[in-house]
Amino acid sequence: MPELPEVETVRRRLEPLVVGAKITDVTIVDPRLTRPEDPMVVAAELLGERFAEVGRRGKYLLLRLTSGRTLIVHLRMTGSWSHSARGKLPEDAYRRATLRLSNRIDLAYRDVRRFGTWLLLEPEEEASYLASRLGPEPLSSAFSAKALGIALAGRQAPVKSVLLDQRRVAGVGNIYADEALWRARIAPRRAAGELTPSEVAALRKTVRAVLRRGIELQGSTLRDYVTPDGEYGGMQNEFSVYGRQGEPCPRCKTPIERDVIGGRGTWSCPQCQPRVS
DNA sequence: AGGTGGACCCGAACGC
DNA sequence: TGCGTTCGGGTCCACC
Repeated sequence: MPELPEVETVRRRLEPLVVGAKITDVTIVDPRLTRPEDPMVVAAELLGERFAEVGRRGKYLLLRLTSGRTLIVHLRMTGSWSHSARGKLPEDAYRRATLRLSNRIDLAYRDVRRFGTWLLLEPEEEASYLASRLGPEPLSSAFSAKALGIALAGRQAPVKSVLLDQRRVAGVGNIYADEALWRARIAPRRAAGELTPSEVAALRKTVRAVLRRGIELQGSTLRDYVTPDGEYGGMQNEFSVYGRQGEPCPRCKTPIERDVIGGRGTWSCPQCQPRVS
């Protein structure tokens, strides 16, 4: 599932492929992709645009164009990119869009479950679109212990649910939330507002650490996620708790428990992550 | 207003 | 073997 480290990996690989290239042909075959916009209209708008840079905010991929517009791509669960020399893309029943570039690269966008979205925004629209949806970037200096403390303060919701709320912290998803909470020795169901200052500081540190490690390993591949070069991530081999129900906690050997919090599968160690502080 | 749960989507895993 | 059912996950939205 693409979370911040996966999207950052995609960004890093896509950028050198596309920057400076012009879009010479666009095919969008899934009407859902650009909803509520007509895919034909979006395709026509993209035609002739040139890529200026590839950015990222939270889990959003920002394909910035020299006109000042931005194609904001969200991969959701199963979106991915691939590329090949012109005309060499393999058959793929799940391809939803193709961009032909002036540098003779064909870019393919694949999405099995069709939850992913493409949104083409005018220059003046981008900042407010992102600002209304996203809190601080967890790997930036804005994500201080104080900032996290403010995000969690006064909230009765489970700390895990608050971590998953993109308006509080951008980019953390189900996997990295569980891993960060385990590393910080905080039970996912604890009320967010009741963490002590030292727990908040620890959580800030572990959120950053798991995301950085995820980027180093090019993300986690559980099923659909691959880099634009078709490579798998490696972070799934280092999960301490995610998906490991019944297996021994890497720290204390107590069996990992599975739980459902806010409708999400949640894995934690009942020994290392006590329900009360 | 904060919190929760369903909808969206579809392949995989599971149950019989 | 073959079928039907359940599950999951990010975000949005309706509802409490």
